[in-house]
Amino acid sequence: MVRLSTTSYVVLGMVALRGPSTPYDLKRAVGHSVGYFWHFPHAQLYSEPKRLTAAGLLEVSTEETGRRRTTYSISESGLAALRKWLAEPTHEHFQMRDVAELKLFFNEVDDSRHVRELALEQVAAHEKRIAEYEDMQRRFDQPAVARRMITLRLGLEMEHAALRFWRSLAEETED
Amino acid sequence: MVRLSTTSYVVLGMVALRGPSTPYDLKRAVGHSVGYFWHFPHAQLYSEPKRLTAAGLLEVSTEETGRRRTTYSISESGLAALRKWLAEPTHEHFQMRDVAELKLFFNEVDDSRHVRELALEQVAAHEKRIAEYEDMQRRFDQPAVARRMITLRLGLEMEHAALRFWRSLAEETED
DNA sequence: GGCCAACCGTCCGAAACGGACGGTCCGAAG
DNA sequence: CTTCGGACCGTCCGTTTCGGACGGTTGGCC
Repeated sequence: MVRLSTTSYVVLGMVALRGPSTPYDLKRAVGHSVGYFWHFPHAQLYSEPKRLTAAGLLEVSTEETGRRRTTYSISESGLAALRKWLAEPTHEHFQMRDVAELKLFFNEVDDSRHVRELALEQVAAHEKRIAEYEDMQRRFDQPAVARRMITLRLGLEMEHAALRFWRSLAEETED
Repeated sequence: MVRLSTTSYVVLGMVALRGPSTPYDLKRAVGHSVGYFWHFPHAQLYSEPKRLTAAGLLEVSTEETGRRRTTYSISESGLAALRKWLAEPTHEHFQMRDVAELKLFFNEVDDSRHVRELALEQVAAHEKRIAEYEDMQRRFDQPAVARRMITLRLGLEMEHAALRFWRSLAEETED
């Protein structure tokens, strides 16, 4: 049995949600959904399905004509593996990767003026992201996708938390 | 000139903050500071300083006796590089990596009972993390490290946001 | 002197990363 | 009818990251 990484489950999950998909489909779908909270280089959306197919978790079908795209669909055992993972307890705490936070942490080394600039940039960035999220919420206000929109609420909470923080930092560093 | 990654700046910044350090020192220091918001495999704390030394950004000195540990300190040009980075605008948005969020996103595939379990686990995890952070705040309530404690406030904000979300989700999925 | 726990460092295979590259299809403009 | 550009689609490859296994050292305590 192959070792399944989180990467694998993202692919599995995506195919399960969307139905049969080509890597390119997945790429776009990831881009405006799961990609917001789990970074995913596109090249893996071509290689990972191959591994999963070899493991019997995905099934492949190739177009007869034209571009001969390959479409993947989830197999019984793929669905089973996915569900097993979903049911398992989750031990890992989330990981952040925030360059701004890093720079803030090392701020002692430098002029505090830059902290203010950093804070202002971050305020702008998070406001922008919040606007995007709210726009998505509006556009997908349909019962069909309601369940997968829950995640957006978490995203929004996080964004607002960050925004609050950087805003207050910007205020505190006012001259 | 070598290409500097964020990894490089973490090492540079750490040495700048702590003064001369061995990789092992860095490992422990990272473990209870920057490691909370930027994951860092220890092996890199041995290899990266080597690269940085080759680039002239760190300086090395080796113990004469006993274990012959190597201690790195930051050079003038290292400090300059670090400050340059700190002053640069930050374009990237933070990245999250949250398995729980992924599972939530794919929840449609599965029984909603598992969503509740997930939420409860997450509530516990975030409460624990918050307690850790608050403990750190209490222990390091000294002017000497005040500036680098700011980051904790952001961490706490994020944790509380997540906690709020998972708590409300747990309530909503109550039977 | 022996033993254990913390200390310290290396190595290596497997993923992940990301960006350059190259081809294909289709509609619109000339 | 031809050309052209933009979206579409996929591969490749060198570099970094990852993480965990492994192994040696040191000092204090029994």
